[in-house]
Parts: sequence; C-alpha cells; structure tokens
Amino acid sequence: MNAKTNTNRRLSPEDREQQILEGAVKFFAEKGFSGQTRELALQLGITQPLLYRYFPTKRSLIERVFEEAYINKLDPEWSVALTDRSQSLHKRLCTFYCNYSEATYRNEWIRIYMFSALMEEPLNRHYIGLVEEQILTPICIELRDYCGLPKVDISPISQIELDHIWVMHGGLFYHAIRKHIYRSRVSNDFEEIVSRAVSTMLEGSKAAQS
Amino acid sequence: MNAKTNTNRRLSPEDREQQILEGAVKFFAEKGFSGQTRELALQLGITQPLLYRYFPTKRSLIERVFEEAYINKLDPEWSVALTDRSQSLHKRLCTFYCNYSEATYRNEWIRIYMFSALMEEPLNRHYIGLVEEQILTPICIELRDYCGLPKVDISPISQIELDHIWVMHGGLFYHAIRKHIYRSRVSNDFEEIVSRAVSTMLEGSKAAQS
DNA sequence: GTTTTTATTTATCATCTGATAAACTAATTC
DNA sequence: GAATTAGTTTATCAGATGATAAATAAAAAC
Repeated sequence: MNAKTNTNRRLSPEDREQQILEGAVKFFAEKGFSGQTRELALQLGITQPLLYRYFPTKRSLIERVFEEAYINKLDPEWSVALTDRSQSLHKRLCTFYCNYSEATYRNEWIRIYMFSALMEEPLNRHYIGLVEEQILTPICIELRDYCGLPKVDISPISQIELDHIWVMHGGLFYHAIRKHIYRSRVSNDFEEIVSRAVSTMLEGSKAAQS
Repeated sequence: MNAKTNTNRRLSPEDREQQILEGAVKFFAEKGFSGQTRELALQLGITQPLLYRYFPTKRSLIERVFEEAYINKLDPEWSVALTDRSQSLHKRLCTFYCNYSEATYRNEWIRIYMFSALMEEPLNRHYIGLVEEQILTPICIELRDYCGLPKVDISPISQIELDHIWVMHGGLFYHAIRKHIYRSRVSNDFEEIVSRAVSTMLEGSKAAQS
C-alpha cells in the first residue's frame, strides 16, 4: 500500500509498534510463519532492520501475533447465555454461533490458527481445551436436557457425546475453512447455515433417542 | 531411522526414487513445504545432493509429493454406490464415509492437504471441485428424494443445500483435523461418529421439512 | 537557531539453504 | 581381474535470510 509513500514516516514508538503488529498479523496469516522479514517490511513500507528496533527477534514478533490473534476472542458471557433455559436451545445455539463466528471466523484468525496448529504451537492445544470446557461441554449438558436424558451428575459427558457435538461445531468451523483457507465460493448467509445446522442437530439427536 | 545404518546403500534408481518420495511425503507432511532438503536427506539417511540426482528441484519433488498424496484417493465406485437406492440412504452414507475416511483421513494426507490449501496450491481447488461434483451433489439429490422434495430437474441443487451437506461433510473431516493436525484425543470409534452424524443429518433434514 | 535526542535507513555480517561439480566407490562388463 | 559404468558422497557456490552496527535525518529541547 504505502510502500513508498513517505506519509507516515517517523511515528511514535507506540504507533509504529502497533502498525508493525497489525501488518505482521496480515502478513503471517497470508504467508505463514516462514514468511520473510524483508517482505513484511516492504509490505509495511519500512526497512527490514526497523522491525528489530521494536521486536528483538522474528520469533518474538510471531509470539505477539499469536497474542494479538487470540486474546479476547472467547467472551465468557456466551457460556452463560448458552445455559440460560429461559430461551429455546435452538435460539441460544444460533445466537452463540453467530457471535462466535463473528469473533473468530475471520480471515486472519482462521489462517493463523491453522498455521499455528500445523506448527504444533501450544496455543492451539490451549484453545481447544477452552472450547471443549466452556462451549462444547455446556452444549452437551443442554442437549441432554433437551433430549430428556440423564443429568451430568448421574453420568458424566462421554467422549462420544463430545465428539458428536464436535461434528456440528467442526462443520460450522469448516465453513470458515472453506471460505478463508480454501477460498471457495460459499454461501454468505451464515445465519441460515447455522440455523439449519442447529435444527438438524437438535431434531436429529432427539430422533436418535427413540 | 536408518540415518547412519549403511544397510541400503547403492539402491537401484527406482527403489531410491521411491524411498525418497515416501520419505518426502512423511517429511513435508510434518514440517510443511518450507522444510529443508538437508533435514529431509538426514531423515532418509542419505546426503542432500543425492536428492537432486532424482529430482531436479525441490519444487519438483513437492509436485511429486502432491501427486503421490492425491492419486487414486477418490474411487468412482463410491459415487455409484451412493445412488444405489436398493439400500437405505443411511447405510449408503455410512458405508461411503467409512471408505472415504479410510482413504483420506490419514495423517500424511490431511496435513499435506491443509499445507497445500494454505499455500494456495491449485490441487486443493481441484479436489474441492471433485468432492462437490462427485460426492456432495449426489448426496443432495438423494437427500431430496429422502425428504420427498422436488427432483433436480425441477430445481437445481442450490448453494445453501450444498452448504448444508458441507456442514456434515466438514464436521466429519474436522474429526480428522482434530486427530492429525490438532493432535487432540478423539474417539477412535469413527464408525459410531459417522453413524450418529448421518442419522442426525437425515432425521434433522426430514424434520425441518414439516 | 543551535544542540540534543531518537526514529529510521544504509551497509554489512554470519548463517542457512537450494543447487552444482568433482571426487569417490560399489557394482557391472568384458 | 582389469576396465567401465553408475550410484553416492565431499566440497563448494550463490543467493537468501535473520540480525547487528554505524550513519542519517527528523523531531524535541534549550
């Protein structure tokens, strides 16, 4: 963009650091973490050594990119809303997935997430733990109630129940993979897809009981 | 493994090429395509220049890895079996996904697939086209029949119908992503997961009509 | 307006990495 | 068994790449 426009030369350290960080998120999301510092600098319209004024190593910049991409993505409020039985489970799940997708099914996030997973960065594992604990297990509990099955304190949520919900969760996540990683043409009406996926899961799970 | 065992020195060109290719599949599946030729050679127990006796460039080796990973993975017979209405749709889908997963939900395949998709290799796009055409569209057609909806020649399969099936398909694929990319603990009883996902999709889709 | 400070650039290093050429050696040929 | 062929290794190159130090220039201080 502003590769040669000397518009914003000599920024304050805070602004420059922020600009580099934002540029690095976009850059590494596109190229992966083997992307080169010179190319990143070029894209930012600065020289490569300037990166090292703000980040001691390439690795340290990548770590900051992780932080930037991951913080404040899971709103604890959502878990609470998921278990609020004053609303229908269908409604709750649709609301949740619309919020959740808006926060995480973004180009940079999805791509950095997949790159980091392939590189076995610890953040992926940590995030998976959070998802299972704060989202999928609550959904399993609500689904038990919805289907008239025993409560959690009678028998804990099994791996197969979790994996069953993972299929819906993963199916919706996969929509974002198709869009941002495969770059396929996908339907833009994600709300409709969520609504259908949720209805299908709820009705299908109930039907499977009988 | 046999990094220093001079057991299989001086192989025939065919054997050596095959050995390098197999090693390269494993290596690039693990490290991604920015993995280095020296490390690959070390893992193979040969010297790095020997690679260039069999493959003129690193890129050409990677191309061969793609070919190796992708050929003969989709059996055309499966598409035929999917539309054989002498069996229940549930049975057909379960059989298909068990065959399909056995062929493609393998560690090397899944990881190379995702690396190549992130790198925007054309193979991914090509493969997606095949899946939509030979698998998902047939399933949509069968699902129409199952739900008592109009035939394809009345109204063509819409993007939203395709995306709906993509959720199930992606959900099952995501199981393999969790296993081989996230390396999470997942249920090994994949047949059970397939059976549940298929039942849920079928019953859910039917219920959504009423 | 001169001096001081500091953000940024230019020049450069050391190592890595894909690739090549020559040397070596284990088979094969005669 | 000597000569030839061919698979493999050693030595090495050229460009790429992360990182550093010195030079430059824009802003701040006085």
